[in-house]
Amino acid sequence: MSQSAPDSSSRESDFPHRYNAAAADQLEQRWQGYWESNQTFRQPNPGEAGFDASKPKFYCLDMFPYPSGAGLHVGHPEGYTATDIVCRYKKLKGFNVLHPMGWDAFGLPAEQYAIQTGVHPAFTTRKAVDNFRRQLKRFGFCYDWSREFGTIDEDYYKWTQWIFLQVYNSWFDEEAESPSGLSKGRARPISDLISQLESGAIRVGPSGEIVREGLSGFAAPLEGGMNLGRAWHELTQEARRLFIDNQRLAYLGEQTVNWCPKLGTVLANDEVIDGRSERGGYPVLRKPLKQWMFRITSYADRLLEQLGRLDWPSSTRIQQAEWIGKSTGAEVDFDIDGHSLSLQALSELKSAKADMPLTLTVYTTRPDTIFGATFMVIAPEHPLIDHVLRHPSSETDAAALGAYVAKARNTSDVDRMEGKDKTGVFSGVYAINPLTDEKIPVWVADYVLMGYGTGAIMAVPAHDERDFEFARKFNLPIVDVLYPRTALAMKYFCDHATEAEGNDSVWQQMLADYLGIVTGESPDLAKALEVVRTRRASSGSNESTGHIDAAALDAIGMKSRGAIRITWLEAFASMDIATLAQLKHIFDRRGFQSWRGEAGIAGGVAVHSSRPAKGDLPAVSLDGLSSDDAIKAIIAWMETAGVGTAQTRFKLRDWTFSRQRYWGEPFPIVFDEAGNHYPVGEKSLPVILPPLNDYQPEESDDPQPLLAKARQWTNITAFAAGVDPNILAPETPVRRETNTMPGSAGSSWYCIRYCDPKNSERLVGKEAERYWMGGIDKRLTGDADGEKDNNQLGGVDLYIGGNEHAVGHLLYSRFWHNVLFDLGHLSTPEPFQKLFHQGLITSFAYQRADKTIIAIDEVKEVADGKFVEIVNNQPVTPIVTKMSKRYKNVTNPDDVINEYGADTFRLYEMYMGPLEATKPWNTKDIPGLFRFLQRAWRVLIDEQTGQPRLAPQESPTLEKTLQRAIHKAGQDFERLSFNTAIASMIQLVNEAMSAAGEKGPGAFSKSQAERFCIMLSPLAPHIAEEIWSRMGLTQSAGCVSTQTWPAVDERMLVDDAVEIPVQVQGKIRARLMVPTGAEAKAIESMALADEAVQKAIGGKPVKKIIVVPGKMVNVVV
RNA sequence: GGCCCCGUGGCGAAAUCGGCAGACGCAAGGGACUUAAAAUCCCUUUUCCGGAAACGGGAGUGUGGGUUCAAGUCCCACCGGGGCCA
Repeated sequence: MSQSAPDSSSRESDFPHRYNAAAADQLEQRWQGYWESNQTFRQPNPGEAGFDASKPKFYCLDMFPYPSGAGLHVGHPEGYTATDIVCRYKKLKGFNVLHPMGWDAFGLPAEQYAIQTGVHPAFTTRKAVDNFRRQLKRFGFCYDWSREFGTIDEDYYKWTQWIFLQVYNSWFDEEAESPSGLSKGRARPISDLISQLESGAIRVGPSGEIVREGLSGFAAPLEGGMNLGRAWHELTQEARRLFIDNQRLAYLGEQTVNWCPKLGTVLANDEVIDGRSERGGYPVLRKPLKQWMFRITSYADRLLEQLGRLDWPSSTRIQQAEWIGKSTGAEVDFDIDGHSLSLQALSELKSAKADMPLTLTVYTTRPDTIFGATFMVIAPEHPLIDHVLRHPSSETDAAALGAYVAKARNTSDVDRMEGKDKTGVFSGVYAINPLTDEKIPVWVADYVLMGYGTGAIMAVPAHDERDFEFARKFNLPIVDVLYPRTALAMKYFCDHATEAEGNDSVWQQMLADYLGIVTGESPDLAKALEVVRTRRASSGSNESTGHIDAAALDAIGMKSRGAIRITWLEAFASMDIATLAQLKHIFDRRGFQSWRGEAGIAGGVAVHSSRPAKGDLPAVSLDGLSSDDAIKAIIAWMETAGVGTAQTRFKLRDWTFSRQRYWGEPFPIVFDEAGNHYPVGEKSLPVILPPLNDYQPEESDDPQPLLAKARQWTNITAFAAGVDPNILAPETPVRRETNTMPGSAGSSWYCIRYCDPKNSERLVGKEAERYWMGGIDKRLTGDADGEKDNNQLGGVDLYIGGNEHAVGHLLYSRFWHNVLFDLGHLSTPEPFQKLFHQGLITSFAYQRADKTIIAIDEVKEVADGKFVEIVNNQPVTPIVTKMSKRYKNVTNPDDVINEYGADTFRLYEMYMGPLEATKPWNTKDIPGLFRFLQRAWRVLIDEQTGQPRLAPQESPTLEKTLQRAIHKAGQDFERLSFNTAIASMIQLVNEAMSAAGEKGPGAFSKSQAERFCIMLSPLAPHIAEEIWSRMGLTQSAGCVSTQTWPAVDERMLVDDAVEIPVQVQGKIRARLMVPTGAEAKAIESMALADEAVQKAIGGKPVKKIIVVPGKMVNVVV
């Protein structure tokens, strides 16, 4: 940094007590030492000495950082300063404040470093943590450091493992009521399931599902002699194990991973380019791997429902809701046309089990469009294809089909979805559309995925973009079944125009008028046509007026606004349709979408969607219905006809929890030789991550996590691992799980641990957890808390962090919290009641003419605002972009603190703009805040003597400004609007400075100075402490951080009279001084008496006068 | 590609519930103090027109529409920038 502090060259000897960089540095470190040695911000828990139960609580949490080797960047302290200000403010307001900090310390960079250097990741990480801690302390943040921990601490990850075991030992009981009383379904211990199985209340269904006795749907005897599932005692040991394992909330699932044998590691999708590793270019294999999964899908509905009760940014709630992706639709069976199968295929299919009936089942969210389903598409992996390939029918091109399927199987899902050009092969098989009874072809295409839904779709090309493209490419029929209002009107006009109206010279004018009316106010189609006819009859011309005749519209009670037909005429011109007959033909063959060349997905009402009664089946017609109504109607019909049922689905997938990495929490799980898994007993936790001799991955064709290199650790006995001898004999040789948990494991529950971080008995003390999280659990609170706002789910009172965690961390935390709540370990279902995202801090850089970005040190300013590249003098333009090492526009907080002090840094970041906004770092702006602190200092401290400057008498005008500033600051702190709070304090100090002058007694009285210090202390705590102490108050009353926020006299906030503007026709013509609280009538007559107002009215009749008391007057003439 | 957010002076911004657009800071220009500089203080600073000036008048919150007595704020469309997800 080349710039020096503004007063570095001043004669320090003249002002030995000036607030400058050196003074700031010295006093800041002194106060940081004071807070630490006095434990000013240590917050005792309920039951501990010094805890004041009479105070309300405030739990404020920052998203804890990953301690990277590079240290803090300026983005970190943005959110941290915000929470610090709020916490200091809340403390002054008399709250017990929980404000902790810690480290999200497992992570890939340290592991990568270990692979390169052999240094244990723990060593690297601890060093980085020490640096982060030092940097954070230098900001003067009021964290309760006694609660600090890292996710890599053994006594922390012991409980991470414990939580895993809780989830592992649980199942989701759909029928149980949740303890919040808000929804159905909750996690329960596996032992509950076993006792219900043993008692016979639950039986095991044919495909391993839970069957409950006495529940409708299962009570009726099923066909084929199936009973109500098998009883527990009828099952073999192996079948029982299988059943239980399939019910667990943590289960082993198979996932395909990108395994690179040469690198000995699993790669993320974006690390694989064309089947080779991005790093090194080695071959990558797609291998199935057994991984631990969390059944988060069981909680999908609940996570969605409770989202609405959280005080979160709406964008984040929307993102989570979309991620959960609840959709309601229908599962529909399409019969396969037996005649299109070869005889062998048919008999093979018939003899196959019930899981391969002669139907194709599809899931659709738009069953209302089924009349437009003109073909079907199945995934290349669909089981039907095997049969067809073995026994091709006359229409099957078996060679092409086989080749296509083989190719698709070797392409990843991502590539298949991205493939722009649609590919596919006709299978030779037909299905029957159950609504139209038409034979429709079944195609195979890779844009349908087997893993998603049923692996088969009904294609509605007129109303789905991908289906449309596919139909276009392979020349399949496209049939409209949905029209927006305009298309509907066009069709109506085609059908109802008289011969004269259909005349080549008239119809476009006429239709344009018609559409204008129809789309403008959405009246009845027939009525609108009448209006057009009336209008034309009266005007008797073809002239385009641009607007629909207002009188004609008034006649039927409609407004003319927005009814512009020029737009429509232009549209027709580009349509390339000469005659109305041509247009009519398009509609008659149901080909509007096809002719438009685009799928109609915007919605509208159903058309061409009806069928008559046939046999036992009633008739059904969707024509004219909106999508919502049409969906209800068609599902009702399908259920009657037995071809489909209503279905709710979620986009949310189960959470893959295994990582093939070393630097993470080990799973408390072992496997026997048969591959069955067993939990490590709680007493043997934590399962400690063993050190390795070296961290080089081993080359192998089998996916092998790095941790498997710890052979002695991995291969042990059940006894040594701590497995319950009742489950597994102690001497049984077992192998430990060598995958580790992902980074999101530790961060999914850290907010809980802070309540009671040293607890060795439980993951958190019950009382501490309930106090800080604001428990709502009825099991704990009883009915006594019935008055509590039951819209609140409890949790952290304020959680601030970046929005990049909107769906990952924030969803996973909610899931764990809900499970632990269900199991009775926590008192709230949700972890974070209020969430806030701080904005990104960007920086300036320069762009060349070709849009490439150039580092800031390769640019010089040649004139004001003109910049050129140094090497070639080419002009470059300043732009705002992310901070990046490449552009050399990264700011290191340490440098700024050295130059101005932490107080200035804090103020600057908070003054940049709204907390949530993205805003550019501008070094030039920092001195403004430094100067503000200097003025605040100078108005209160004599720069020669260092003694306080206090006015013997209190100035009433300054008192008013002070109280208003206190009021404004308090309000602004509550709503996290720090920039405006600072502005009001600057105003106050400027006013005081003008009043005080440079010498002599100051402007503030002692009481005013005290209140000013308290008000300033959340923002700039060090300087506030220093001034406070120079007034001799620290000794007598304790430091400023422990004071009480000053009270505000409401009467000081209102003036006796206010100046309000008087508008005539919305333009300001005069200003009036009116007494506060004056009656509207009085203000009105004052306004009308005003000369300028009368002049503006100019004798015209006054229609209406709007008076907003205390704000303004508007005269309408 | 989908979703979300944001476009206000030379710059960062303010306007909290639809009611005086530009608070506050930066930068710039002018002045005071000073041998000089720094620091500090004072003044000007959205723009156009008229005026010597005081002042008066018009326009103005990305663009085009709409709702309203009144729109930076609400609605629709478009343009531009950014973020997140894929």
